Amino acid sequence: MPELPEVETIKRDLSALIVGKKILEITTDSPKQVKPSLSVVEKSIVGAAIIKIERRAKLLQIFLANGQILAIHLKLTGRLLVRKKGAPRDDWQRVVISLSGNKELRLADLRKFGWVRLVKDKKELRKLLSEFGPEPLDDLDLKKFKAILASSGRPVKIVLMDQKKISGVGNIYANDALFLAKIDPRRPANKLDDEEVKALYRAVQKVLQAGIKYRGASDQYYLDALGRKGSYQDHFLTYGREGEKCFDCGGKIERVKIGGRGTFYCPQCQK
DNA sequence: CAATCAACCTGGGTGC
DNA sequence: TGCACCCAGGTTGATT
Repeated sequence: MPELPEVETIKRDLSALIVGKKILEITTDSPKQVKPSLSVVEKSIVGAAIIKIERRAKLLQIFLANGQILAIHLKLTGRLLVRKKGAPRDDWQRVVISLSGNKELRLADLRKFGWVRLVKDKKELRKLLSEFGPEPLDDLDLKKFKAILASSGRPVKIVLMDQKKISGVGNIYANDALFLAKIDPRRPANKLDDEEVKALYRAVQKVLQAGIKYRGASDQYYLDALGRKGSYQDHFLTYGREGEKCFDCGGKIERVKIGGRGTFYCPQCQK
């Protein structure tokens, strides 16, 4: 599922592949995924050139020369693919944006949770982005991180994944970061001591940087903009490893539910 | 206000 | 083999 490293990888791919192209057409057979509506989006973007791509949290932004922005969220199973015009239809292809240079930008999305949204100007974009907490690899320092954890008695894993508090961390990287920091994911966030907070801070950065280095985790659905898999799944520490051996102590990785989500951890190592 | 939980969807897996 | 059922999880929005 696309989290910070996956979306960052796509952002970098798109920056190389489609900046400078002009939008020629947008079509969809899943109109609910285009907001506010296909016709409004069509009127606003056709004819406009793409000038840059940005990422904030798990949200991609395609900036257009006319001052408008296309914001794209991939949610659980979204893929953003750059294909040659006329290339075979992709699995679960939902939205196609035709570009100059005989290219197409396609949103493919099994579960149809992802969306493409027209943002009218920078002001509206600022409002949209203001909901997100700091970026863990950018403007989240240890002091801020400490304050965020201290502000909630909820399980630390839930706080890590709360986009209003911290941007970009989803289920995969939250599990692995907590393993590296040797912290039980159910611990109340405000009950960690200073040393644990520091270890978790470093662990979050470490797993996200590893995720980017390996171009994301292709556990089930994730592919980069050219349809290639990432390889972070070959380096999972806990995620999806229920019943397998802990890399540290050799004990069994267990699975529990926290906040309704699958959570993997080593009961021996994580206290 | 914070916490909880269903809803949004589809397809893969499971158990009978 | 067929079929009902459950489950996956990012985010929103309703409810407690």
